[in-house]
Amino acid sequence: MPSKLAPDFGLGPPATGRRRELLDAAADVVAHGGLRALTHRAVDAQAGLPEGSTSSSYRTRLALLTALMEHIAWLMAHRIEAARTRIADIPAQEHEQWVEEIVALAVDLAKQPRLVRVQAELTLEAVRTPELRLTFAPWRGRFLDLVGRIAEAVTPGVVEGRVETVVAAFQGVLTTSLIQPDDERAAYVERGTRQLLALLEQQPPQA
Amino acid sequence: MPSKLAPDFGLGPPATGRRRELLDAAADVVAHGGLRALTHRAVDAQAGLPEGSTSSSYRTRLALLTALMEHIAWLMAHRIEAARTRIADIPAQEHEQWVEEIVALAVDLAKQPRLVRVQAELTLEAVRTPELRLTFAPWRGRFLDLVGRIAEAVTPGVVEGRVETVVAAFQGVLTTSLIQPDDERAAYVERGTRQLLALLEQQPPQA
DNA sequence: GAGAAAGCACTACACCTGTAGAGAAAGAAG
DNA sequence: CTTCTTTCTCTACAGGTGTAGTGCTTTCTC
Repeated sequence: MPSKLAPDFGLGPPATGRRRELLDAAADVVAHGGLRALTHRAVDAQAGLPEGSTSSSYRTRLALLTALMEHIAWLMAHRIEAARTRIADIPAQEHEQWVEEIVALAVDLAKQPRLVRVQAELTLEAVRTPELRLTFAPWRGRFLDLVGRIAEAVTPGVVEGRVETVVAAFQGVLTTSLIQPDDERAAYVERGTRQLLALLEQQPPQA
Repeated sequence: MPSKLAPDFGLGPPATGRRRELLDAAADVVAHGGLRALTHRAVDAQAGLPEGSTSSSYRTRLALLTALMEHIAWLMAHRIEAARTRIADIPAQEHEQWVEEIVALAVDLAKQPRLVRVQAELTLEAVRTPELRLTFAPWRGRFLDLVGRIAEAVTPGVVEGRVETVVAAFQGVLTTSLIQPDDERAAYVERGTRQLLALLEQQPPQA
């Protein structure tokens, strides 16, 4: 029983203790220097642990990479799940409030550029590393589901790919927000998110 | 006079000859293995040239990186500029056709996943490397301008950040398209692009 | 054709990286 | 306390990597 509060995101239990320490350090390393800088020894140094510590817990680089992705996915899934829970308590008629929840989630994420950076970096890496894609799939699924539920309430009816587009677009807004000045990032993301959510109000073209 | 056909994108002249060869190889390397794989010797090997060739033209890694970004920016700017030219010939009333041009541009890009990948990778790198950001700025400016012009024609009036959101979102759709199967990518991007362009039809909220 | 300039191929070298293994330390089980 | 097991630390090593230097070609310029 690794943690009593942690719900199961289809991701396995979160890392604890020494491993958690290492993965947090690894995230810092990536946020700072990109995936290129992610080496066993760099993580050791960032964590302030003796050389070999990372190599000992995660023998190969792929193992480290996979664990890091799980860690990040878990951190994000945690936030998404919280939003889902809050939304579940709001009756369907008041879907304006649902939108506010999504916006709050977006702004929350925008305030964690470190997380966003690492996530973007790992997502790109996942394009070519199937093991990583498997790890991100459940997280992505949750997010799609969350947005999909809201879409259905706001404008019932199937618009092909509507939800996928909004989620992909949201990724783009989050990533682009990284090049905004620190003090404008949250506002930038909030504005973008509101505009994107308007897409959910689109009626099915002709049906 | 490096090239008689190349317009000036504020990016300097495109690479030719040996350098062009090297940069094309570098793009392949990055598309294949990510920025992590971008080393002088990997480019030599990909280009089928003797070791030292890349190191000779681009002494430091940053030099290589900057040149690659210019190269990619040039390739993309080329396409964007072509679309801008075509759009300039269409009268403003027929802005449905403008939209079609943008969609065609998007689909064209989607069919070059190699280019998209490298661009995404470099964009992320640019977040932390100011030299690179300078190179991408003009390209991004052109794109913003292109979309902005269309926005103005479709729905006059200022909607704060409307164009930035669409461009950022488009980036997201393009990047996400990389994890789509090859034969669905173009359709995915086309659908997403059409949906995003609908954002340009939004009226200013209350004005 | 002689000389200069530029580009090119090759080599050298200090440092970094991934991975493995061997022993020390710490804790659990008997 | 003894033994077993797990985790941690440290070291080793076979490559890979960034960068600089050094002559060799080729290509202009006069």
